[in-house]
Amino acid sequence: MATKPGTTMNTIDRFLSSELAGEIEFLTARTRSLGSARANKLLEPLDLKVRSYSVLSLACSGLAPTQRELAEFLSLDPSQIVPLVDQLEGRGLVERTADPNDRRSKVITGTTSGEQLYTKARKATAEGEAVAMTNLSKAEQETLRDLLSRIAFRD
Amino acid sequence: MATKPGTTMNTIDRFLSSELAGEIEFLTARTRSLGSARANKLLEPLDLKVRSYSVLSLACSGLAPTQRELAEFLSLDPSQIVPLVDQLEGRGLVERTADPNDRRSKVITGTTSGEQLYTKARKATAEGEAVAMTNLSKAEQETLRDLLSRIAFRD
DNA sequence: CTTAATCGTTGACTTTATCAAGAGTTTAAG
DNA sequence: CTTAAACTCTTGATAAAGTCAACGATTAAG
Repeated sequence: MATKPGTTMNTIDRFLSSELAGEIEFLTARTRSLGSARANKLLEPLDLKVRSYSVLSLACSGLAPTQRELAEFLSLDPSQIVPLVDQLEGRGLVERTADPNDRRSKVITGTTSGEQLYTKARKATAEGEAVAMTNLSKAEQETLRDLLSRIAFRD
Repeated sequence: MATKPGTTMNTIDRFLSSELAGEIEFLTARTRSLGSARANKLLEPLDLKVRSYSVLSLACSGLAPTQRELAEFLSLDPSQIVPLVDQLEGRGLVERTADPNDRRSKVITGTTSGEQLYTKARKATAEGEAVAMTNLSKAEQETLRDLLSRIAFRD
């Protein structure tokens, strides 16, 4: 009963019963692959990708992240933050300022135009999220957010 | 009230209140980044990575996937499947057989030793998943699985 | 039979990831 | 105070992953 002859079955349905399809690891990988592809398309008109958007978002959060903190929170290597900030700084969207308490660190803050762009970009990613979650009720969406953050930020 | 002076706050907690931390896109990205790093470590003794493991898993599923189907289900480009199967085939874990119905396609099936290795590998990924989900109850884990698959495989 | 489409494969190219080392700064030990 | 160790950003090298066009073999459509 592996395949029903005469029935046209698409690829995804064919493998929904596989053991892999039940693994959280795989489900998150596929979810984020589809999601970031969609988000990247929506951010393209703003000349942003999910990566640069994430940095811009934290830079505009008012939390004054250092590059080290950006790396840790975004699960990136510190050396990957450098070109990301370089690019945003080159466009006048963020600024590097030496942390007065610790001059080794550089605090990244959004400029006025950075915040303006972030406002638009946030709408784009919100739209992408809405598209992704069309199959879930509002309550389910909040449940998902809660469960995911308890995994992503578990002690 | 951005920072409480005198209090030592770790990086993650500092940014939990950020708008980004509430985005599903970001939460799935971070979850899968941490998860695949952990899974890769657990699979390393078996000379597998999450990628090769996923291919091996579907090859051993009894569903007889073609390379095209592997690519679609795993959200990869067909050209990325080639070296993955090459490597597994070179280790005698899977076989390429021409699809009798359509000789353009090649069906990937696990060999006996492939299935033996998959059994061990599956235990490793199950352990990784268990570690990731320590903060969630069994019921919550099933809820998460359901919600994620409805996003990952939405029509 | 001819044309168009599909599958696996190759190759070129860009992006992302990983890791070591260096310059400047801060912290801790003596 | 001074010296050594630890930390932050940066650079550079290298590997891995992602993207895309094109080709031979095969199948489907007209």
